[in-house]
Amino acid sequence: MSEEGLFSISELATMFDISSRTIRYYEEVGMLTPETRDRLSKQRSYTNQERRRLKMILRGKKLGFSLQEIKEMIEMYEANPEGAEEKQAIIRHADRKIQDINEQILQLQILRDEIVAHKERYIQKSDSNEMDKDKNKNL
Amino acid sequence: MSEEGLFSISELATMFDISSRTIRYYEEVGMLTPETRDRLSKQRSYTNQERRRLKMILRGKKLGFSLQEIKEMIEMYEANPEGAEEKQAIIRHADRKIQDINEQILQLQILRDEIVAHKERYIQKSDSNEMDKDKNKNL
DNA sequence: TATTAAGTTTACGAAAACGTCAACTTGGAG
DNA sequence: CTCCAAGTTGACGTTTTCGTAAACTTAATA
Repeated sequence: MSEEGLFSISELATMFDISSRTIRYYEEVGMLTPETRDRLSKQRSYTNQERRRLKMILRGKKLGFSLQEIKEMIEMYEANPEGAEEKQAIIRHADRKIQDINEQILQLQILRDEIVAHKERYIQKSDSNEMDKDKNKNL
Repeated sequence: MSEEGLFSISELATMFDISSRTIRYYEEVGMLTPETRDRLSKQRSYTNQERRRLKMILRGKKLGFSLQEIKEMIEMYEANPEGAEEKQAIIRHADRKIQDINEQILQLQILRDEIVAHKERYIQKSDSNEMDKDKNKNL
């Protein structure tokens, strides 16, 4: 066990069920920088900070965002701006993201409701016996 | 103007702000079949049915689904099964999709709330004057 | 009718997001 | 010390989702 809170690349890989190659790729495109490279072994090791970053990346992917979008969101998250203008810019960026996500949630709700409706109509058309045994399961 | 409800490929393209190539590609992979090909001009024309299909495809894309996933959903939508088993299979498929979407909505809500929280903390840290002029804008 | 605009097929190209293979170094078990 | 698993850096391959160009046909407009 490493000294509490340091992970090897394969530890992270199995932990999140991805490949080491994927992790190196995220580094390659500048989304995951393991500052702690053993300078003689050249081996990467990751702190909890980077583990959380990876988690964010994978969640973003599951939600359908591109790596570029995720990168921007993370940068927004970890920004440490100077002037008030930069701060305002970041806040505006956050607002845009929030609006985007709200819109996305709305669209997903519409899609879900359509599928639910379709399913209901489908059950109606179905052999009218043995239904109503699993209704109101969704939402 | 075509006879009410028939669109050319470029009409659809400009209508949805995509390229004709994209539409042909969707046909190429079997997601959008303009049955109405003029057999001497070979030109594609699309009915409202296909316009709606294209709309579904594009909405799915905006939500981060792959074309393959969208294809499956559309097939589920337009399926016309025979036996009761097939019907049950489709209903189960719908249920899985609904669960997936619910999960996705949940994750998006969590992400949004995180961003909102981050923004709030950010505003606190910010120059403490001239704030509270646009709070409670989201949700 | 003579251009010109739009449509068609075929083919090659490209970016994103990795997979895979090679050739090499390193670190730990025996 | 030896040996194998694990890690490293390239480099090339692959799939998805179209873009772009060529070569040609059809439609529309002056």
